[in-house]
Amino acid sequence: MAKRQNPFPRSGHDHDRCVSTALAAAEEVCERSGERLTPLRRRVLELVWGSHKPIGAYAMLDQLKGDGKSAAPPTVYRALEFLLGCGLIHRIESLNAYVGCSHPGENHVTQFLICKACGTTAELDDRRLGDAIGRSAAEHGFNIVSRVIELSGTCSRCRASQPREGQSDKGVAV
Amino acid sequence: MAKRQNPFPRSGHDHDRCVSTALAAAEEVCERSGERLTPLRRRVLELVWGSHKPIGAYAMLDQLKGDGKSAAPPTVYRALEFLLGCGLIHRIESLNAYVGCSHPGENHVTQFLICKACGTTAELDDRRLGDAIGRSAAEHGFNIVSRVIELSGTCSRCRASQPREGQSDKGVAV
DNA sequence: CTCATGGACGTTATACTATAACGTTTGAGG
DNA sequence: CCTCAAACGTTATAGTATAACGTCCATGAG
Ligand SMILES: [Zn+2]
Ligand SMILES: [Zn+2]
Ligand SMILES: [Zn+2]
Ligand SMILES: [Zn+2]
Repeated sequence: MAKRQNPFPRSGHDHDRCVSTALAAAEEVCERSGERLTPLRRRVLELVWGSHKPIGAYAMLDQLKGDGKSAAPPTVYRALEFLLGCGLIHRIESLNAYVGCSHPGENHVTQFLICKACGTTAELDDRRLGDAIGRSAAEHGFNIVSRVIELSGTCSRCRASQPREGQSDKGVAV
Repeated sequence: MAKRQNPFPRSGHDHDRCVSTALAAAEEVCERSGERLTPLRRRVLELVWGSHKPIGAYAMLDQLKGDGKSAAPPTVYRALEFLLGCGLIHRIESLNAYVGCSHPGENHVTQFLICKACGTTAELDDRRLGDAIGRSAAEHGFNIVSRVIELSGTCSRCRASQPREGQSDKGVAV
């Protein structure tokens, strides 16, 4: 039962580095698979990586419009579909929002920890947990094809700073 | 590791009994908590229990309209909110749909198995699994408030009848 | 080089899901 | 009876996602 490293980003971390790492990984993933990471797709991936809070499609759309280019819902949804297909982003079902994948290119089953206070969402890839879930389903004769595991609550940082009740910039970037 | 009973309903089961059991349990839950299970709320609960497939709010709305009564979205959404609050139904986030709770009145953490072939959704209440998830989150300093665990795939019945690929009446009742 | 092909994207319209806001009814308790 | 709050009716609107069709352009076969 090895102690895992905290999947939440630290408060003062160099987020530009998160973004550039994600973009570089995306280039490589697409390179390998022969897919085209067009400027638009790359831009949408940047927007998803704008923070560690899941972001809604229409919020991205507003930012795209701000770029001076024209943009309509299909613009962003098509890019999102592509990025989801490449495993470069994940969709958070309980928020109707999207977040960058922390382990692009790696085969992984994912669980999300979503802080209701600060909105930050961390991606776990707890194999033991994934196995336990698979085993439980298999015991009932069920063959899992896809999983949605989204745990909402409060991260350690928010609990430390607000021992009782939380508010502030909560939730999805709008 | 006791063998659990299959949470999926059998194909020829007496579903009227599912419905009447659910309604009786609802009466009791509301009785106990002093809430009012009005005719409308009761009707919506019946509609949710129309099958073991999650059903969308607007599908219920159509059925309500068919009753001869007038009905608008808030009609059904208010009833759903009430039933969710009472723990009589669950929302399936990945389908934007609702399904009856198999264990109303009991304190439980829930996992859903959603058959992509037949649409039937089963509710697990695997305490071991729930504990494992709680432990994993706790290891990362995360305090879980609510959980969304939705596993999509194929149930044993559908796998038996369609060894390769599935279609038919798949998915949410529309 | 030319043209057929298919992918990416622009554009418009529409479907689907959910809530805000306000007025009316209803029923329990005083 | 009267009052009050909950439940409900009604209209409008917000928020999320996709259908359908046309254009552009890179690629590669001929
Ligand atoms: Zn970062
Ligand atoms: Zn937090
Ligand atoms: Zn049944
Ligand atoms: Zn099935």
